[in-house]
Order: sequence, then C-alpha cells, then structure tokens
Amino acid sequence: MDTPDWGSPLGVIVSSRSPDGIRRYAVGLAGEVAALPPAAAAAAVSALEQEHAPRWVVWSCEEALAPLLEVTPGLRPTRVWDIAEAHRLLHGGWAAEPGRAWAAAHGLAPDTVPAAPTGDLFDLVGADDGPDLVRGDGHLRADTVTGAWLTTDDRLVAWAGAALACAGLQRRQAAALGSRVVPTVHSESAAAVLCVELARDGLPLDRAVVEELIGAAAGPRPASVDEELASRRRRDADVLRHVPGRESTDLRNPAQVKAMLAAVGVDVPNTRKWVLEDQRRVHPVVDALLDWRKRERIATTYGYRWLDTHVGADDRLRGHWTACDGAGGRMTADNGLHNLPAPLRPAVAAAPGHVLVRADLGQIEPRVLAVVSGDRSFAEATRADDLYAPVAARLGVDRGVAKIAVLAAMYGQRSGAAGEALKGLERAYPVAMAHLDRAYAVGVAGGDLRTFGGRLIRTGRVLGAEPVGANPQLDAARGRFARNAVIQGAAAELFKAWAATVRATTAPLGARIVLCLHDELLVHVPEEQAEAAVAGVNAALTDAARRWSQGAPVRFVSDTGVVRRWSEAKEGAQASDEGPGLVSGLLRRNSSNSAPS
DNA sequence: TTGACCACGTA
DNA sequence: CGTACGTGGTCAAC
Repeated sequence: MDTPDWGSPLGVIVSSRSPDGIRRYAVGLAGEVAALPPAAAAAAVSALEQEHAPRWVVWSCEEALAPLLEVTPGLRPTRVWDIAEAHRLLHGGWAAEPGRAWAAAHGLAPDTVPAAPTGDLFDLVGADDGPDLVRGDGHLRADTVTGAWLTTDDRLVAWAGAALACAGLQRRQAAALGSRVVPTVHSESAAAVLCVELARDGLPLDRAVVEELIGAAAGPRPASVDEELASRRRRDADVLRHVPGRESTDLRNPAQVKAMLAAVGVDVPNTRKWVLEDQRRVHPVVDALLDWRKRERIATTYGYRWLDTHVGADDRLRGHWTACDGAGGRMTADNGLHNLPAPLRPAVAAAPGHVLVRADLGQIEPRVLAVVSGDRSFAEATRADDLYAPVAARLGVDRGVAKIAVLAAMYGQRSGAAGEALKGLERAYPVAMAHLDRAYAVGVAGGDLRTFGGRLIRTGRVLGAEPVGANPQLDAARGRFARNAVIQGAAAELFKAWAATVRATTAPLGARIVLCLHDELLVHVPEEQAEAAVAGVNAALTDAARRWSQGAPVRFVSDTGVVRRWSEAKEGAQASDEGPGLVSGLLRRNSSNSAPS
C-alpha cells in the first residue's frame, strides 16, 4: 500500500495485557517493529525518539504511553498520531476503540463493527473471527483489545501494523478535508500526551492551606462517624436557628427548603442561588442558607474525603484528563481539577524552589470568531489589547454595550439591552455575524458542522432523540449548541496548539504544565527559569496562533505572570503574608464579594 | 442499584 | 433562547 508523506519518520507503540496483567509492547519504526517487555520498550522508544524523533502512531496515548511513562519518567515523546483522537475529530462522538476507528478509516459502517467480548459465555463468538487479525468482512477481530488474541509476539507485531495502516488511512481522510486538519490531529494528539503527563504529575498543593480552608468551611477533621455527623449538625444549626419551629427542615432537600422559606415570608419559585440573592434582606435565614451552601460545597465535594482520596503523599492533586469532550472538543478533568472553587485556589502553590507561570488568553472567543469567520473588519478590532474598545467606537456605543452585544451574538442571548447594538454589529461585521447565523441554522436543521480545525459536530441527536422539527424549543437549543460549538470548539483547538507548544518549548527549562483550564495555563517551573518560561509561554502563543490560523491577521493576547499561588494577581504579584491571616482573609473577601451587585 | 432532577463550581 | 463540563445531594423506580 502506498503510504502518505508523513514529513517525519513513522514509529509505532502498541501494547497488550495478558489476563494475568502482564503488559507487552510492540515498538519500532515502521518496518522494524519488535515485541518487547515494558522496560525494554521504554528504552527503545527513548533511543528512537532521540535519534529519529518519529511521529509515534498509537491506538491511544492512555493505552500506549501511560504505562511506559511510569516505567521511564523522563520519556517525553514529541510527535504522536493518536488514532482515537483522530477518530473523534474526523468522525465525531467520543467512542473511539480500535475496532471503531479501523472501521471508520476503512469506510465500513459503524453499526457493523463486531462487539467486544463481554466476558460471559458469548465470548465464544470470537470463534467466528477466524484465525487472522482482519476478518473476512474487513473488520478487526473483536477480541484484540481484551488481550485474548494478542498472545504471541507475531500477533502483537501485526497489531502494530494495523495501527500504522489505520493511521495512514486517517491521515488521508484528514488531508482530504483541507489543509488544517492534519495539523489539528497532531495538536490533539499532543494534547492527549499532555493529558497522560497531567494525570501522572498532578497539581501541586500546599497541604497546610488546604486543611485550613476545609477546616474553616467544614469544621475540624472528624475522628469518627459520630464527630462527622455532629459537625454536620452544627453547620445545619447555623441556618435552622433562624427558623424556630422548623428545625427539622432537611437543608439538602430543595422542596423542604422552599417550604421553610415560604413559612417565613420568602416566596420563591425555586431555591437557586441567583433567586435567593435578591431575598437576602427579606429574612436573615436567606443569608445563613447561602453561606451554608458555600460551606457545604466544600464540606462534601472538596472536604477531607476529597483530600484523602485525590491528593497524594507528595501533595499533588491528581485526576483523569481527556483531550476532548464529546461536543466542542475542550479538555476535561475530574476530581475538581476543572471546578475548584475560587476560595480554594490559594492552596494551589508551587513547590519549594519553584514558581507558577500563570497565563490566560484574553477575549479568546471573539478573537477566534474573527479567525473562523474571516471577517476582515472584526479582525482589525483584534489588534487592540481590548477588542471591545474598537468595536464600541465603530458602533458608537459604550464599551459595556459593545461587549454585551458581542457576547450576545456569540452565545445567543437576545434579552436585555443588546438589541440595538446587535443591529449595529450586523451592519459593521456582517461576515462574522453571518458565520454565527449559518451555524445556528445548521443546528436547527439537525445538520453536521466542522470546526475550523476540522472536528465533526453532529447536532441531529444532541439533547435527545427527538426528530428535528417536532419540537421548536429543541430545535432552537440545537441551534444555540451549534453556534456555540463552532466558537468554543475552535478556541479549544487553538488552546491545545498553544499548550502543546508550551510543553515542547519550555521543557528544557524544567518547566511542566500542571493545569489546563480552557483558556488558562499553569506552568510549574524552577524559580530561576521563571522569566524564561514567561517568554516561552508568550512566544508559544504567537507561534501557535500563526500556525493554527494559517496567518490570519488576528491577534491573540495572553496575560502572563509569575506567582507562587494560583490565587495571586499576576501583575505586581508580591507574595502575600503567609500567616494564619491568609486563609481567614480570603474567606472574608469571598463572602463580601458576593453580597452586592 | 440506577437515572432524573436540582444545585453549583469552573471556563 | 448563553453553552460546555464534573460532582454530590435527594427521590422515585427498579
């Protein structure tokens, strides 16, 4: 078969695990693949990486790289083709097992992919697969991933060959979709490598501060179940003492809370925070309840159990990372890595001798809109540090109005004061607005879209299985989903290209990315390399944006600074006092913040 | 035990 | 007629 021009040597890493848990690899450059045990495989990858810097084809980074990186922590592959990530990009959805990716790469219908063995007696269907890796009907045999068939070195080498073949077909499909898509696969694959590293390395925490913050919200660490219950009752009592006669209210039951509030004259349709915010003055129980909710969040979700379960002995918070979610393609993480409440952020702190380089992209979504729509006038506005200023000038409105109008156009909110300014936007930036309207229309019709970088977005089945046209509300929701997905998804692609570039260019400084948060990066770096890392992060943005946008005249900006704690402001970041005042001060500031506006 | 709903944290 | 994600609580259905 004629292979596409990959631009660099091609390597492959696949693995299988026998039923007794022993892992074995097939590793090598294309045409020279050998079956090896883990330590030897890691050594081979290291040597080949150094000598040839190949693009490594893997069925998935998690399967192929995670165990190798445990064996050899210094291993850092730079170029990867992750078949699962390529499949998600090219064909949509999240499921991307080898059999499914293989089928899509070969143009075989997804509903004909043989089901993987389930472990019960139907496993005997494997007998229908015949003796070979590829079945008579063109599908991969079903019992590969479980390790049931990959029992010999020859079979493992054949498995590597299948990965190379699959990647070759994917690459051709990607190239056929346009010049941006192969680079997107490269970038998404790099993000998948980064996810393995993020999961392994974790986010550095200051354990003493975590303990203190949890203590301030949830009380001291309980030594027994009884103490835990007592602590919980004390928290509840702070609310219930405001409602004599209703002390038996279950604060965790919204219906009971609603009834309790009604009894003291607070009449609300539901007990959501933004509804209760306006009722603080009606009765003191409202204030107490909102404070309780904040403490309860930390006590339950980010309390001692969370600390003990997810923060290691090395004071690192670890979770599972994915390179793309099911919809727009953003990275996801669990165990609180992506939704850590702001009051806990002072606990995210550099290890001794290190600092955090914190960088976030400014106004990324409107800038992305300028790229993906090709609107030259809107692109002109991105030359400003504050994009809303030139837009406001062009529209003849206040900056605040311009901002709301732009956000309304992108996210679909039509209520409020944005109406007039929206008309101005459509006159001033018709190309950008038409791009959003087109995405909305495709969503309403249940059609398929691709992001700027080529990710397939299917709208037909989002939010349920109801057919298009049957439910106008559902159609509109699909439209909003689609309009948002082309922006959010493209922003995610740029972000990952940036993160991958930062990972590659700052590694020689000893820098490691420890958190990715949609438009924000935290890089952990030895103190003496802080300034070099800042420069590297900023240069990486310029570089990644130019490559991602293929030279579009759109400017992207990053607010980049050096901090010891995530909570510190980036500019003029002086280390705040680290005494006991830190914690109580932050809690106070947080609660007073939420009172007005 | 599972799934729906609520509620709320992040971007 | 903002969207996306993850988490933990309760409740109803199984």
